[in-house]
Amino acid sequence: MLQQFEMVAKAAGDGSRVRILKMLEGGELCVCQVTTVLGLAPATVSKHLSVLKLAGLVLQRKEGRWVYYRLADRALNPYALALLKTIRETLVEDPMIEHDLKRLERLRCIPVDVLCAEGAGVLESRKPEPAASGAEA
Amino acid sequence: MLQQFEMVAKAAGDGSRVRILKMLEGGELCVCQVTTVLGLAPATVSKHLSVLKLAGLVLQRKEGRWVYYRLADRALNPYALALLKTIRETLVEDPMIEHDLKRLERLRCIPVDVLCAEGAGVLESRKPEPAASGAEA
DNA sequence: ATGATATTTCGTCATTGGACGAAATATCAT
DNA sequence: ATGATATTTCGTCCAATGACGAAATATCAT
Repeated sequence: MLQQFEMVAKAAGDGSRVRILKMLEGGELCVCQVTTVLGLAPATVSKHLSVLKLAGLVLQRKEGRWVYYRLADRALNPYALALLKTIRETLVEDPMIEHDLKRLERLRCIPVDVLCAEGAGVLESRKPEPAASGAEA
Repeated sequence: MLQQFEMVAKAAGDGSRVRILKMLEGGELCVCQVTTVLGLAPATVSKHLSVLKLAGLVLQRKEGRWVYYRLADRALNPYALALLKTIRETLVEDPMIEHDLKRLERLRCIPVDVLCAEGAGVLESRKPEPAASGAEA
């Protein structure tokens, strides 16, 4: 019990992981999307997600090559839902979180396969007009 | 903001510190009392308490040689009170916590100066009858 | 002032945690 | 089957953390 609580608190005790949880409040995301927004190495993000999963804070869904994560709804860990509630009700005005969500908003418009193919630059290149350079292939 | 939340979560992400918080739910305690129950070095306990204080989870009161800690009531850290509430509502049946509280119950009957003078052995030596050996002074 | 003692601070050590790149795994397209 | 690629696992590095003893600090009793 104490150990379960500890695991949840530890999982929440990292900025990157809280950012992930806040992102997931808007719905499920695949690893590559999270990776793009956080700007960390895929291996690092994957590790963070596994910590969150082990703590019962998120759930996993595999679809083809992609793995989607979402916030936990059923109570795998008795303390997870309480923490998610606290997080959902707070941190709304944090500049870092706001920035993440803004990036996410644009990211959700791009299909995952396109995102993965073009990398993080997609966000920047699609901000202004459709770009003038000729497309290959 | 995110950093403040992180600090609270990190503070709660340690078993010893959660045990301290649960103990403090029964009212303020001096460092030596906490030290006795946890069975850790005074320096270690002091450090834990300072972490809790920095996170806005506990408050300090100095009385003579002794320093008393209690749960925070006013919101120094916006996330502290929410966490304290969660902790208060849970972990009630954890064996470690129950054991701590049982020890505390007996400890609260002993004046702090006596406790400090005799050390952790007080709890054990006062469990059965008043002991037969003659008292000095 | 001097000594006793509760607490904190400091320095150190072993462990944990977060970051990454490289390799392994799994899945899709061919 | 083969190659491409999304994700995970593994190994490694450095920073942060929890534990302690020793020293510093603060307070009380004398």
